[in-house]
Amino acid sequence: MKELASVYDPKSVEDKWYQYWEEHGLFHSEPDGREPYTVVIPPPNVTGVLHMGHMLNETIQDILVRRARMEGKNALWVPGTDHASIATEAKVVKRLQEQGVKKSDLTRDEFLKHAWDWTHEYGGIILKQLRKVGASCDWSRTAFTMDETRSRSVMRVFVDLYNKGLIYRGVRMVNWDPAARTALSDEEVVYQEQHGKLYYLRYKIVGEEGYAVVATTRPETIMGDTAMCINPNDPKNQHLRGKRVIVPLVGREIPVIEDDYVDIEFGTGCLKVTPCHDVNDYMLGQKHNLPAINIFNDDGTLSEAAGLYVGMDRMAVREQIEKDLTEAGLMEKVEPYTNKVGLSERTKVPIEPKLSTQWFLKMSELVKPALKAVEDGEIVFHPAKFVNTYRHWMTDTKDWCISRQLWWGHRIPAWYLADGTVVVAETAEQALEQARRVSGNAALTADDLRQDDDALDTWFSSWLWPISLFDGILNPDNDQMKYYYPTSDLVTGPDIIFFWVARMIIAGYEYVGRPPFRNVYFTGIVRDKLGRKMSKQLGNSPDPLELIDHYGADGVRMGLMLAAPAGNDILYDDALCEQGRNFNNKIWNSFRLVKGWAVDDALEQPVHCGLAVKWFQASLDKALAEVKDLFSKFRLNDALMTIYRLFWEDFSAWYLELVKPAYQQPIDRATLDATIGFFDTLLRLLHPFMPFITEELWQHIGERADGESIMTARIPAAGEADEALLAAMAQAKEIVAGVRNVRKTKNLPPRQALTLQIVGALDSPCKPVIVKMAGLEAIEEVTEKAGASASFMVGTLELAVPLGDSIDVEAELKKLEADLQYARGFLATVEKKLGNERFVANAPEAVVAMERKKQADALSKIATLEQAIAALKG
RNA sequence: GGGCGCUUAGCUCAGUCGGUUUAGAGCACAUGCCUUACAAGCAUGGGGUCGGCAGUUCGAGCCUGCCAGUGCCCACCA
Repeated sequence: MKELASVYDPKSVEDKWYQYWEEHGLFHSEPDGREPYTVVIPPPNVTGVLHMGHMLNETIQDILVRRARMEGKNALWVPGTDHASIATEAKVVKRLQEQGVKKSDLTRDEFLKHAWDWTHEYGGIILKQLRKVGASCDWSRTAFTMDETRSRSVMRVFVDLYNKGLIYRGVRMVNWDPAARTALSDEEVVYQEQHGKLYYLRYKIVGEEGYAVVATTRPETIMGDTAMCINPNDPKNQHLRGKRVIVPLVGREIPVIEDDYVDIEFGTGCLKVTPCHDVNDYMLGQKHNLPAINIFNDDGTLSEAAGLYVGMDRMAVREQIEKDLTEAGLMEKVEPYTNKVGLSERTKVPIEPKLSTQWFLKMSELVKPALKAVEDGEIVFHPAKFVNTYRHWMTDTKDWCISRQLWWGHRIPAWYLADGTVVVAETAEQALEQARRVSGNAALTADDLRQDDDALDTWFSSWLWPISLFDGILNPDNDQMKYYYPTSDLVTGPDIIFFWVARMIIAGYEYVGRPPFRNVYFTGIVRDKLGRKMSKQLGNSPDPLELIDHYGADGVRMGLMLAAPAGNDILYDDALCEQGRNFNNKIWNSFRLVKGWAVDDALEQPVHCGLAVKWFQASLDKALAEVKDLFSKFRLNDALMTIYRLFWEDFSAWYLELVKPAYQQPIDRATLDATIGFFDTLLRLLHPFMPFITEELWQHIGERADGESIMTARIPAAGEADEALLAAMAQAKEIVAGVRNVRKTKNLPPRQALTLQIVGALDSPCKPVIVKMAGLEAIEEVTEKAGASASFMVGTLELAVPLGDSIDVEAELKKLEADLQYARGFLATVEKKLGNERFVANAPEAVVAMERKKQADALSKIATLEQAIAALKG
């Protein structure tokens, strides 16, 4: 094999191996006798492009899926995309606008054609990008929330819930997005603190001098006022009881009503009531039978009903009316005021409460089994703190507004007859049939039915995702469903815990009677290193594909994972990817080293090599067990760090350095075989995190058949680790570090062979390790060390490196005295404990014995140090 | 306004049932090394009293209370 470059080049291998995996069908899964392991992707928006959040999320899913596969499970990761009703429609509208086309100029079908074109044009992009990340999705199963199976599933569920009386149509105050011109669910409204003004407006009291003053943040709504409200218990406003007042500028007379809803302390205690444009005012209007005047058009401009400012935007009206009121002397004062304004999650414009006819899903009963499942631990959240958030939302769930005044999405399967009769059915044909039956008019034709214009909330299809992906709505008992459902783990962000996670759980219990998944792993948000959320405006959001280009997919995956405990936000810094890239390079070079060894079958295995092999096997066994445990707890970053240190410290810095033959010398067969075996296992452990480099090297270290892959190799089970050997080696490492420290502080050349004196005896199998790694000529066990030497302690053991005349007595004394001081301080803390009668009486025996051992060790250490100091001085 | 979480080294985080050191890791830092796998490297080293106060206990980073700071979720105060 030709000389390998000293730097790993990800570009030369990544695409090659991804293609290999795909061509050999290694991502594909079909039900069989093995234990299933299933993950469904949180479907990204069909028109989306990969961002750092995806990068993190998909990496985690891939790690879980690859690990499960290598544990011998039948692992399946189902990919797909979401039609993202409102987001996609907004994009299409915007693009059409750029081409000079208004949505309102198009028919529904014309608009949908544009939307589908857009979907086909951009729909595959993010799925292609996932391949660059290394995602091991079963692409043959790629689904779309608006493909046929998923659409029919949505229709089936809608009709079913309607027939159960859980879906109803009604007039309610809803959140209206004037930019998208659609209703939104409560979850799609985000509240944001905004610095605004509080306006004090004068309402002339009818029949007397003077004004009643109302404080409001929305003076532009006065045209919709139909009452003023005071609290009947408000002493300062008693004089207004039973009066009528005149709406400023408008000149209309309205009554003063009384309700204890009004907060006496706020503003003047007078509230203007605008039943059409505020939820509370709507409630008051209902209660007191007030007329309602809707002064807004759907796009947030003032309607004819307003009478004034007709056609102007609500925000412009607010500015204008402030001026007009002031000029008319009807503005008492204006104060700066900070309040929370509800914004559309999608378009970011302020929500307008609006009375309208919408479709709703009753939640109160559906929620119950879903809440119980999480509380009882049938579904486990990682980290557990999100159970609280979940419980809170699930215990007071309002009905879900599921209709949207959009075209891109699942059209609501409700049809209306001219007389207002509603029929709900899965298809137009069934609707017609039903309409004939209901009306008793067999002559009805499709033209007599008008389908509801609205589309369903996007989440009304994604809440079925784990079921509908396996066709479990339409064919509940099919083989795929039986095998893959419930899925194993869901990986998603906590920001969609209500939008999606909670609703999937609800659907799981309602439609399958079982949970949709067993574990939910909540990722954190990727932020920049200053802790700011990544955003296009700040320009602090790197493009994952550029990072992959720069550091390699494995490097970026590793960098993100190092910093990402479940549920913690991650502060992204390029340095993380650098660390990942450097680790790739380390692995690469370790491979180059081993690959370069020539074997000599006639060679006996040297003692230190046999020892090294046994010791590393013990380290590996320990790490295998630890990693397994960490995976079971979803502590992936800790698992990665464990493997990282195993590879870099134990394997590269100690094991390889130990067994490495001298320059151009051959290695014995036993050690070489063991080393390659270790390398193989290490690659398997690393593969879920770094799929590309591990495949590349794994293919090199053995003869592989075509189609064979590390992907389907097994991660070995941990054997019993030899703890005694691990302890002996830990001590040996400390001794070696001590000698190296002497070399460094005494400026001794690295190659100068030294003698190490051990005062007393060292009972350890690792002496050959010490000799080799510390660069020793010999180890001597002596009763008294040579006078001129640099000494140090490991535990209670005193060691010394004789240095002849070059010893700096002053410096040596200083060091020994520092050690002595530390030992005495330590002894003091131990003796304080042991001197405490109650400690000796109450603490468990083992703890007391431990303290006594510490005491004895400290005393022995102090004695040794004192002698050493005396000897130096003497 | 209500609820939940967090605060341990310069940074990001571990720290299990309160009991093995005077608290660990990675990164960063300092110093010395171009030592034939790797300078994207090797070796060595410095660095925190665990947000503050009080309490429980033989013993507290860990349990309790109060305070401070910080983050998130929920909520109709105009």
